[in-house]
Parts: sequence; structure tokens; C-alpha cells
Amino acid sequence: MCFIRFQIHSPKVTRNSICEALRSDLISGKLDFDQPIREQRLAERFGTSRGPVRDALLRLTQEGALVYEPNKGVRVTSPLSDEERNVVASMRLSLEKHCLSKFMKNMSENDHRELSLLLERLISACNRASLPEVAERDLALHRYWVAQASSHLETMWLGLSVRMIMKYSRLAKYEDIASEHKRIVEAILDKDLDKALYFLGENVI
Amino acid sequence: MCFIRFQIHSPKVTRNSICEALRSDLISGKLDFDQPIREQRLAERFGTSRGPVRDALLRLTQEGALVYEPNKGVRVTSPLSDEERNVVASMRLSLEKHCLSKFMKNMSENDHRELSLLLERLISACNRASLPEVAERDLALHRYWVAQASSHLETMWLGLSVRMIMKYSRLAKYEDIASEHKRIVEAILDKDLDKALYFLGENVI
DNA sequence: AATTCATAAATTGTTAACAATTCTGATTGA
DNA sequence: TCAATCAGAATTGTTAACAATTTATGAATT
Repeated sequence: MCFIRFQIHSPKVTRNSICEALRSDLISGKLDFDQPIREQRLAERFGTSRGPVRDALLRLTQEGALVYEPNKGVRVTSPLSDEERNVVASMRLSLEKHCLSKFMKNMSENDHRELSLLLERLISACNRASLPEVAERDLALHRYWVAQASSHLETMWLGLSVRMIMKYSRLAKYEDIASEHKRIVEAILDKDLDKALYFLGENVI
Repeated sequence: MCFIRFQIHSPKVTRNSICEALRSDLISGKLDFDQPIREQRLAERFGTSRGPVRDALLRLTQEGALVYEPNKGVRVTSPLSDEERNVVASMRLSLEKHCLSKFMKNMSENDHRELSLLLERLISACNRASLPEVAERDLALHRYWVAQASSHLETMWLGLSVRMIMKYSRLAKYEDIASEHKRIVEAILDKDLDKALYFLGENVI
């Protein structure tokens, strides 16, 4: 229908797509900590006015990926301390465990395919040792079962995870990431809840 | 209905003050679930254009207090399920316990005075059985030790707490709230960490 | 050289106008 | 009666211009 044609011919640049693109830059470490983000520059990059850009920046600020100072704009947030990171990690883990349990209770055939696909993409990025893609696809995989379990919780999860991965992604080991996620997804597809939760706990540190 | 007029007392109405005022309305239950929020109406209420209003709405959406649908604006978010609420509560508790521990390690004389003041205000609101004020001052008290411990974590805490209190505030018992917080603050002022954490755990359900 | 100060440039903040979309309610036709 | 349709009203989305603020520049002064 026209939905498909619409997306192919003129993909609409909304504040949401700007937000996703910027978040991708942030989690893949393309931007330095404390680096200021200029609105006009982004408006030109995305071919819009500053309005939608401001919306996206405000949203990422609320997620904690950017920091806002009145009349000075936003800059990339400084990294979490080890202490803070531990707290956030344990929150994220309990949230994700709950979502994964709920998700596994009513999984469809389509979910199987989606998970396999997302895992495949992550492993492929690991093999190519492409940090930006690895960070993004790592999150995309986890996000899948969170989003399926509860859209309410998805928002909260996003804020926690983006902050965590902004630090983690700078010192990642690709082989570990690939194998850890392979174990998790295999347990999920086997419908082995305990094993899935255990491997998840090993991964989210 | 009587709304606070910011323009009289402080000349500058920022997107932040709009956000605070709206959040106050939300946590005190002045607005029904699923009720749509209109930009123009708010712009008139605060004496600004729609721009800053949109900023505030976007921020509250990110906090989870409002829900956004493209081309349809925002509405008050539907309440968390009991299941979701339990997960969020446990996340909030672990976050707050960490912050309280850290806060108590280096508390100043000024902190003593602030806590006493915040507690006094909460109890006073409980005595007057004023739901909007109780909900707001309950959060303000908890927010104090979170904010003192880590500005990074304050943002995350806010999202969790606002969502929780939007449900809780609709079935509150004033005497319980007052006595529970009195115990917590007394333990803090006594520098009794274990007791403070225990009472906090009793309170944040 | 260092400091102060005024000015200009860059950037963010706000606004109103306009465009695009959704909602509403009456009309039409079967 | 009911559903489909269509204009208009209401609302959200976007833009460009302008205002306010911060930052950079450089001359003047000590």
C-alpha cells in the first residue's frame, strides 16, 4: 500500500528518526564526552529546521545521554562512575529478567525468527569488529524482548542501557559479546527460562 | 480551578518551570488517565507560545508520565499494571538505597536542617489531608537524598518515581505516610544506616 | 604582558505564521 | 436506519524570523 511506497521514496525525517540517529552515534562512541552539540549543524545534516532537532536533543537529554545547560545547549554526558554503573547495571538486570520471563511465556514463531535474525546481525558485526554496529545491535537484541514484554518498561530500559553502553562500548571484546549472546538466544529458543536468565545475568554486568 | 501564576512572582517562565508545574499536576492526580493534553491551552495558561510547552510535554513523555502519538499529541499515561509496578518499585528501592547510603556518608549540618524542613512540610500536608501536596512533598523528600548523592541518578529516579506515585497517590493513607517518613528521617539524622535502609524498604513498595 | 572593556559573532530561546493531519458533524444515498 | 463522504474546525508539525544570551575578538589601558 501507500505506506510502503511512502517509506521507499521519501523517508520522512521526524524528530524520532533524528533521535535514533543521534543515539546511534552516542552509543557507538562517535562523539567525545563533554563535546558540545550544535543545533544548526544537526539541522543542516538532517535537512530540517532547528525545531525537530531541539526535540531530539531534549529527548536524549532526558535519557541521560546528553546534558543540558540553560542558554548553552547540550553536550555529551560524562561517563558514569564505576559505583553508579554498578547500580544501574543491577537495575537494568532485574528489569530485563522480568521482561525476558514474561516474553518467553508467550513467544510466537515470528519471535523465533526475529531473535535469530537479530543475533545473526550482532554476530556478523562482531566478526567485522565494527564497534558502532556491535554496540547498536547488542542493544537492539536486548530491546526486542523488553519491548515485547511491556512498552511501559521499554522507555525506562532505554535510559538505563544507553548510559551503560556509552561507557562499555569503549572497551569491548567482540568474541565475548558474540558467544555470550549466542548462549542467551539459544536458551530462549529452547524455552529454558532458568538458563536464559542465568546467561543474561552473566552478560549484563 | 486555581493554578499558580508564575509570571507574577518570577518573571521568567522557562520550559523547566512549565514541566515542574505539569508534573505536579500529574503526580497529584489532577488529571485523569488517558486524558489528552492540548498545547494551545497550556500555552495560554503559562502565557507563552506553544514552543516551550511542547518542550515540557516531550520531557514528561520521556519520563513516562505522558504518552505521545504522532499527529495526535500527548495524553496522560495509563497506570502501570501491578506486575510492572512491582518491578519498578524494586528498581527504585535499590537505586534509592544506594543513594541514601552515599548521602549519609557525608552529611552536613545543612542537610540536617533541609531534611527536617522537608519532613515537616510533608507531615503538615498529611495533617491537612491535602493529596496534591502530600504526593509532591513525599517525592521532594526522597528526591533530596537522591539528588545529593548523584545528579546522574536523579534523572533515572525521577522517571521511576513519577510513574509509581501517579498510581499510588490515588489510594494513599495520610497517617501511614507521615509516620513512615518520620521513622526514616529520624534514622538518617541518628546516622543509623541499617535502620534507615530498613524503613526505606518498608516505605517504597 | 596582562587586564579590562566594548563590540561583533555565534548560539540558544521564543514567537507567530503557515502546512499537514486528525477530528467532528452534517449531508447524502442506498 | 446506517454507512460513506465531504467540508470545516481543531490540533499538531514545521519553518523562518527575531530576541536574548553567551562566547570570541581585539583594541585600549595599566
